Amino acid sequence: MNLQLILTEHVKKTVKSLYNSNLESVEFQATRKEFSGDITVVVFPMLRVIKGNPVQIGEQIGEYLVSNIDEIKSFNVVKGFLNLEINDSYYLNFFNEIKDDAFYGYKKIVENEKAIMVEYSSPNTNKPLHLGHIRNNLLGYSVAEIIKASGKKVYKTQIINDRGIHICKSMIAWKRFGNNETPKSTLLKGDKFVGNYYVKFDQEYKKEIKALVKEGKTEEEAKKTAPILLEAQSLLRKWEAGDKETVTLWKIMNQWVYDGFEMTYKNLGVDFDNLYYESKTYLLGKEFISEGLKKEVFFKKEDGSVWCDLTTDGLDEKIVLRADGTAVYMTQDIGTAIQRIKDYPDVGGMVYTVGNEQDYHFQVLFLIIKKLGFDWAKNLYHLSYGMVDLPTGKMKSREGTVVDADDLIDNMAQTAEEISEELGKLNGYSDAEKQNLYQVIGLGALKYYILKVDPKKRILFDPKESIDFQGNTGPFIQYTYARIQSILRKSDVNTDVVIGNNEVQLHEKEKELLKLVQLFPEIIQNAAKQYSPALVANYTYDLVKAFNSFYQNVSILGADTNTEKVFRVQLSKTVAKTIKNAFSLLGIFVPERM
RNA sequence: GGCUGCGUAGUUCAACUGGAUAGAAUAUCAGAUUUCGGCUCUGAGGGUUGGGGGUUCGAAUCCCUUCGCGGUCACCA
Repeated sequence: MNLQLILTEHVKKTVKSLYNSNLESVEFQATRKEFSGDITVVVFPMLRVIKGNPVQIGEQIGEYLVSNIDEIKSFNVVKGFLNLEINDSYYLNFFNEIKDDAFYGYKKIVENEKAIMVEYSSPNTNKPLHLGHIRNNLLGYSVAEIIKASGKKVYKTQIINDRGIHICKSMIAWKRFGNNETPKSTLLKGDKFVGNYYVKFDQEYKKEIKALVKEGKTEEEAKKTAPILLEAQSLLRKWEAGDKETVTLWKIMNQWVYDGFEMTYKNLGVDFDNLYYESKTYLLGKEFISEGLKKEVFFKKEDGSVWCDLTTDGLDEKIVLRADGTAVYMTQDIGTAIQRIKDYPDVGGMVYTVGNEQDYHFQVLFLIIKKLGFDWAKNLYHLSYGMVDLPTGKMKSREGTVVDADDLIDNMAQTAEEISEELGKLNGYSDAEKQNLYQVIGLGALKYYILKVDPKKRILFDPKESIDFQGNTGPFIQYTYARIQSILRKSDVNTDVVIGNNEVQLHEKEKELLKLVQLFPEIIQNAAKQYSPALVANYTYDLVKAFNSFYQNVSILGADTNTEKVFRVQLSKTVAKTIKNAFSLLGIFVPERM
C-alpha cells in the first residue's frame, strides 16, 4: 500500500542479490522539480555498505525496480540520485482510497498507547491575559490537536496560579479602594476589573515608598516596610491559615477572573479537559523529598534545607526544600507531575507549554523526576517558546505596558474589516455575516502568523502584515479554501463518481497536488514528534500554492472531457478537505464563502 | 562571568533533521494593462547561511573557535 515501504523492500532485496550485503534503511526524498521523476532514492548512504560507483549502483537498482514493480514507470540517475517515475494509476488508486475519507490524515486513537497530557496557558489570577499568553495558548492547543491526530489520546490541562502574594495585592487594593464595586457594577470584564486593582496596588506601593524615603528611610528599607505591602503579606498569611473572611474574598475575586478568562478562551477558540489549581497543589511534593533523601537523590545541608546535586550532569545544585521545611516552586512541580500521573493512570507523558525563560527550571525538573526513578520521565517535554515583540507600541492597552489579549483579538477583527472594506471583498453580505467573517479572518491571521514560526524563535508580530490576503498568511489560505468552495458550488458534476485507473491522464499539476496530499499523514506524524505546528502551517501553504498553480494552468470547470472535469472537481474538493483538516490542527476556521 | 537558545535575500519566514543549483512571501526595480503613481498580470535583481576552522562523497544543519542578540543563574512563582 505505502509505496515507500514497497520500494524499501525491493531496494534492499536488489542490493542483497547484486552485492550480497544488507542495507539498514533506504533514504527517500521528493524529486526536485528540475529533474524528471516523482520519488528519489539517495544512493550515497549505501556506499558505506557497498563500494562502487554511485551512478552505476543507481542504474542497476533502477533497472531492477522498473522491471519488477508495476508502479514504477521509468528511472534516471543523476550523480548519486536515482529518480523514479511513478505510474498515474498508482496516484489514481491512492486518490480513490482517500477521497471519501472525511478525516483523511488523522490516525485513529490507538487503544493501548499511553495518553499525553498537554499543559498550556497557566495564568496568574491577578491580571488579564496578554500577547505572550496568546502564543502560549495557540501553541499548546495546536500541539494537543496534532498529537491527537497522530493517534494518541490527549488531555488538555492548565494549572491556575490562584494563590500567592500577587492575588493578595489585588485583594488589598480592592479592600482599600474598591468601594464594594464589582465587575457587574462597573461593566468591566472580571479579569480586567481585578487587574486594575493590581495596577492600583502598585501605584499606591510606589507612593508609599516615596513618602517613606522622604521621611529619611533608605529606598531598600522603604520597599520592605511600605504599609500596603505589609498588609498584603499579612493577608497571605491569613489566607494560608484559612481565615474565613480572607478565603471568601479570595474566592470571589478569583471567580471574577475566571469568568473573564472564560470569555477570552472562548474567543480564542481554546479549551481544556481539566484544570489544576495551585491552591490545591502547592503543598504537594514534600513526601517525595524524604523519599529522595532515602534514595540519596537529595542531600541535607546543616541548616536543614534539602538540595539536589546536579553538578555531575553539568548543572548546579538546586534547592528542593527550604530550611524551615516549606516547599519551593520545584517541590510543587515535582509533586504536581506525580499527582497527575496518579489522577490519570493512562497518561504516559506530558508537554509543558512554558516560555523559554524557564528552560533551566524544566531541565532540572525533568532530571530530578528521572533520578527519582519514574519511567515516564523520558516522555516529558518542555514546549519552550520565545517572546512576541511588536514593531510599535501602538496596540498597548491604555494603562499597562503589555498588549492585552482581548484588545488584540478585537483589533485583529477590526483590521480585517478595514482591509476587507478596502478590497471590497465582502460586498453583498449581511452585517451579521460580515461581523462573523471579520472575526474568523482576524483570528485566522493572528493564529497563522504566530504558529507558522518555529516556537523557539522570537516573533515580531506585525498585525497589518499578518492579515494580508496575499502571501504566506492565514487569510490567503482561508480565501483559497473559500474559492474552492465556490468552484464546487458552480460545478454540476457528481463527486461520488469513481474514476478508474486509466480513465484520465494526469496533468503535471494534478500529480503535484496528489503528491502533497499524500504527504499529509506523514506531516502530522512529524509535527507530533517535533511538537511543531509550524510544520503543519508551512505544509498548508505549500498545498495552497500548488492548488493555485493547478488552478492557473488547468481549466477545472471547462475541462475537455467530462471525466476530466469530474476528476478535477473531485481533486479540488479533496484539496479543500486537506486544507480544512490541516487548519483545524492549528485551531483555525475556514469560511465557506468570503 | 557560567550555562543555554538564536543568527539564513532589504524585511518576515522556509529548507522533509546531513543531500542535487539554499526556497517562498513581502519590499524594490523593469515591462504589460488602465480614467489615478494605488488594483491585476509577467519578469528581473537581490545570499561568502554572522566570521574562521574541522568532520565526509556532500554542511545552513554535526564538532571546535570567535563575534552579535536574547534568556537564565533567588530558600519568587
